[in-house]
Amino acid sequence: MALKERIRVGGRSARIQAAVHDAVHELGALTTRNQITVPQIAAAAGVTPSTIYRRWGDLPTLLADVAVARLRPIADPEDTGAMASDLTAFIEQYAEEMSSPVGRALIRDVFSSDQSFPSQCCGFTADHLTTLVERARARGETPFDIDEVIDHVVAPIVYHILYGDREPTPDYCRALLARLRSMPAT
Amino acid sequence: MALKERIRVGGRSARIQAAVHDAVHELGALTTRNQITVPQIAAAAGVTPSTIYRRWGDLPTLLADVAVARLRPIADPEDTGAMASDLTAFIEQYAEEMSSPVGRALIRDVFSSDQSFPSQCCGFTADHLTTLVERARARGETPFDIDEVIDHVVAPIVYHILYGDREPTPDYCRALLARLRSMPAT
DNA sequence: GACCTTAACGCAACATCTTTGCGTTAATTT
DNA sequence: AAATTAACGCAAAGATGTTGCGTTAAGGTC
Repeated sequence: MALKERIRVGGRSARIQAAVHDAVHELGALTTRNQITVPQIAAAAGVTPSTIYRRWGDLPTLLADVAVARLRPIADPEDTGAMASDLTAFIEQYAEEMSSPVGRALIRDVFSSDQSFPSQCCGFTADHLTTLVERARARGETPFDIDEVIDHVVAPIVYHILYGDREPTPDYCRALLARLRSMPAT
Repeated sequence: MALKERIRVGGRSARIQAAVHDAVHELGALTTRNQITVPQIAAAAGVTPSTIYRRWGDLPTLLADVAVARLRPIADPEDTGAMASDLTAFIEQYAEEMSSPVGRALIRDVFSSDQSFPSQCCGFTADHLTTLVERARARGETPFDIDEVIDHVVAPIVYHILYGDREPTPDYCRALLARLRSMPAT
């Protein structure tokens, strides 16, 4: 069941959505494992389970919705004055956030629903990188290639987080960026 | 609940595992969406639901177990006579298999359980690449760097499959490999 | 601002799935 | 061959998921 388009944005609907999101947030912090249940969330949010089922369909979709909301950027990446440092700062922060226990849980939630949530998150990253590129252009710098950064910096970081075979340390991030800069110009 | 170590490997245990795996396989082919249930699988396998719950714990873990079994390589990658073509063939086949509807479903299943299944699959890929490297060494060729291939060829492919923002076409795979070869030697 | 329309919610009954105790079967050990 | 015990089936109990229907409140109309 697809997440419905919310026609009514004000008042009760928004209040309940906020309450449910908050409840998931709290319970998610408590239970290390994903043993959260819809009835639990409903109780914590002061809402009937049927409300959650009708609105989100099932637990994975609800968790994915909450995860996307948390992953949705609230501010542009920091402006450090130069493109190289902007990109480094963004990537290191990205790796740190995503590899944290909370970040891993959010990623898992995003992928656990058979909806289009993953592509949304993909868009968030692309948007941020676009911001950095535009900022670089405004400064007169030659911007990096967004697809290149996604393929050869973001993708390896995400891969190792997902497969859990390696930690995306700041050193590792910087090595990926250094490798990118050493590439022959296209 | 962790997947139990199977102390008893013969007879009934193995027979039931095979029956359940087959049932998941059949039902998975039928239902496009992941609306498979444990009772369904149990009925198709001629087994009681409680057997499945006791042995696998929950549906995601069972699906992940089946997925890993299907992703487990049954044969070494094809020997084409030279390292470059070996690697190209392996990567293109990998991309094709993983990006197919079945492949995407398997990947999702692997990640949907909070177990160590992902790292196993990661190992399968690494093993295959190791085989190619050893084969290259035996031929007297200078082998590629496995981590490099994982980070800059496999990872981008997996990333785009997961996020669904781009198709890993053969052309795209070859471009990734070409980019790798154009890298300055480390 | 009072009235109408309708999306969204709560309640409750029902259906389905999950868990668990206990007796039985069969694989492994001695 | 007998003893031991892991794994299974059955069935009851518990928890979760679904749905019809009346009620509440948001958005629109006059």
